[in-house]
Amino acid sequence: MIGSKEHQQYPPLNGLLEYAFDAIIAEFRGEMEKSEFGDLRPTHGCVFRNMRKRGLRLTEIAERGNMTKQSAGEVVDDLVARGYAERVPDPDDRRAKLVCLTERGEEAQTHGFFLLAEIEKRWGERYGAERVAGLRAMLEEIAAVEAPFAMPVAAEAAPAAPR
Amino acid sequence: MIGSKEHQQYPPLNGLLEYAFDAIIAEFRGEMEKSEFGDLRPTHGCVFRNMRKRGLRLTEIAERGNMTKQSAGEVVDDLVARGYAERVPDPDDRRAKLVCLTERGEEAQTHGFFLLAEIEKRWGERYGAERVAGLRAMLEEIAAVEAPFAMPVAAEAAPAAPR
DNA sequence: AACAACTTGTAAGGTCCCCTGACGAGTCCA
DNA sequence: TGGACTCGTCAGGGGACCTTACAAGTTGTT
Repeated sequence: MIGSKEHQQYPPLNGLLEYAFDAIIAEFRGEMEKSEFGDLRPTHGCVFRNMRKRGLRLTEIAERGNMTKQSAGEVVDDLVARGYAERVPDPDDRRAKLVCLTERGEEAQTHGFFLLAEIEKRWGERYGAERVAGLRAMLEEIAAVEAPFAMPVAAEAAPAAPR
Repeated sequence: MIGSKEHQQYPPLNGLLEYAFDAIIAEFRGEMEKSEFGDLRPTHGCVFRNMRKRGLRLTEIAERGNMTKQSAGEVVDDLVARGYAERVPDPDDRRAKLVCLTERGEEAQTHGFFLLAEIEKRWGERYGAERVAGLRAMLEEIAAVEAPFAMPVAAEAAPAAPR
């Protein structure tokens, strides 16, 4: 182990990813709770993160969030109850509804993306901007392969969201 | 993104970390379930991941897992019930008990570390061994700062990690 | 030696977040 | 027009955490 150049596989990669993830979320939540959007929690992110102009169908939220439609529905119910989102009928399909952000929802989204960008920037100062950019690039590549359902569709790409 | 030097902060870093994490866990669970240790779930990892020779106090498990002692206790109860772990009195403190792995527990730990190492190796083939090593190095550095409570104490470092 | 302050683990109860199964309403296709 | 499929929802359940409270044991102070 010691004095070896061999790849050291402890702690396991999943653990490292989780520690980094948890650190971001803890910081994010801490700041979010101080804001006027303190009632938003990480679960709500699946909506804000994937939102686009015309709105999202529940099925899309579920797919991109890698969860069931029922779970996605619960999240949306909650956002609607709190005034961050609303359901409007989808003109293209009378079965479907489009989940859209309210004005307050958009403000929260913008604020959330802002906070996350700040955290990433701070990490850049702490660990080296280029290295963090490299981390991001690597993760984007991995995500494109391992979680294609969640990646932006380029032109569709989103604006501003918390997680 | 293209033609821009500006840092592209969508999707947010937490999302990317989560996608990568979920991908590993999904693969890990898929393979673990096929093994004779199919009743182990990700939550149990906080024990296996941190285990050392002499055993772990519940308080340590909780600290390193970033959870309450009650939650850690629940996990340990479950592992004990399934025959992976046992509690032995701590000779140094009569209040405390040391959580130790049974023989079966050690086999499961070895197998788990092996599978995770395999996954990381496969990622190396898929994305470039050096780049994945770089990812790990960056994450280790981040974890050492952001989650010091969870990082190995050097000499104490882990056990049955394969090769 | 004795007592306050603290730590170790447990008990009880609750919350959040996600799941499975079943279903009515609407759409697509042969 | 009927069958197969998809959209969202209802009902029910469980895993993995949490908070509060406490008894047993240890440590530090006087």
